[in-house]
Amino acid sequence: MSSNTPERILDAALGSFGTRGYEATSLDALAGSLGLTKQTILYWFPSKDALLEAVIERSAAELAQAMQAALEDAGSGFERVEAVVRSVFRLAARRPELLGLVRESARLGPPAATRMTLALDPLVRRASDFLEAEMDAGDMRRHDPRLLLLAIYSTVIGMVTEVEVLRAIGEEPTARSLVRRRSDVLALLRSALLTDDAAAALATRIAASR
Amino acid sequence: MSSNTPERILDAALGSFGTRGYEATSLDALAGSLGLTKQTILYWFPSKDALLEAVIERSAAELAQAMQAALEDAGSGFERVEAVVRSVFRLAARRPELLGLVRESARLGPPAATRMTLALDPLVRRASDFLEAEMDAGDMRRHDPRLLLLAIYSTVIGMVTEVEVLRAIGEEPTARSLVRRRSDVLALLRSALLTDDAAAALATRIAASR
DNA sequence: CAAGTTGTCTACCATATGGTAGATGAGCAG
DNA sequence: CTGCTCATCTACCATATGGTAGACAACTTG
Repeated sequence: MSSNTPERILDAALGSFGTRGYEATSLDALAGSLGLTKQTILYWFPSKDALLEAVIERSAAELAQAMQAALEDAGSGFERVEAVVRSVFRLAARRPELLGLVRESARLGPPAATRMTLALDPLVRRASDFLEAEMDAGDMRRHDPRLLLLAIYSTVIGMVTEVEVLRAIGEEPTARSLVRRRSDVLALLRSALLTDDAAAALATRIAASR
Repeated sequence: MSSNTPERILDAALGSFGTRGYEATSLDALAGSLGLTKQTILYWFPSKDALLEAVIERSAAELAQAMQAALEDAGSGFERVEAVVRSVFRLAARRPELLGLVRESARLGPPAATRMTLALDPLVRRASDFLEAEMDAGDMRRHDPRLLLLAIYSTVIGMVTEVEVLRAIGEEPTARSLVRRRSDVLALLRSALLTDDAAAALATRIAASR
């Protein structure tokens, strides 16, 4: 735990922005939760907007790094999709605020959204290229790779952050449920993405590795 | 156009809540856009919360009715999924605020979320039962029907409301793009949901109907 | 020790917000 | 005409909010 003040402020702001939302977070409340006064926050970050900006910057970097790390020792083909999805679900368990902030940034629109998307753009390009290559190789069903990416993004982020919808379908947002949601998403993506040939190949590869 | 005041207020509130968000909408601004004063709004709706409540209630009813209507003359099996998805995309084109409000309600949490989900609960149950029956009949791949529903919800709502993410992947949110997104989602859902047998059967059925 | 520098606080301020109280005028009933 | 209801408005109010100005104490540095 960093006892460094600006870092603590960023942590608390991430938590509140990512769960309660930006507008619903007041500097006074934020400072109160840290045992500080609002003016100390404004000493480190010149305005509320600037604070949001800093939170987004730091969070995007952490996100990008987490995904990058997950891809380091991932296999090839669908296993790479699986690695990314698993890392997102790991984040959902350990740092839910981070994914909450992604949604919140998208909701707030520019300039917050622009900042977040700019920081994640390398990942997006990489993912899009990867999907396209897989399709060219005939391992994945053909789709517009960018729209496919949006669909995957929506599904995964939704499965992970839509707490109220979860409740609406009668599923409590527990850790156990999260694991179930993960395997369900993976199964779904597998059948959605893979061509029949590639699916069969994946199955035999998994069977062999036991 | 209803020149009836409370109705006009509900319309404007739906528009602003569904696009800008609840907190970001002030009664003064809302009234201004209607050529009224805030006090007139508070005459018809005792508080801002009550206004949100009324907006949700009316919108949920309209949503439910639209889906219901789409299902009236829908076929069976996957064609029913298709009918629902098409009706959602039609709403996205004609009444985007409505879908924005669904997201916003989920984001706001109880009691707004509860109100929305309660109103849509019959549809949820019906959809869940339908999916389960299809699985039992061997026409759809086996999944937890409720989680599957959440996945479909997330994907479709995301494809339709995530304007900023759309921009991030380099796709402008035009009407033409919406049509492409719709066919992409449908193709994706078809391969994700249908068993190979059912997919083949659907293909021949479509070919025959030409 | 003297002179900054740094981090935090107290004291304000202007503005915006949701909400209340009461005046005003149009239309309708007797 | 009189009195009443309905719809809207003007005038406020209390509170919360983001932000500014400046005091003050603890460190650092010459």
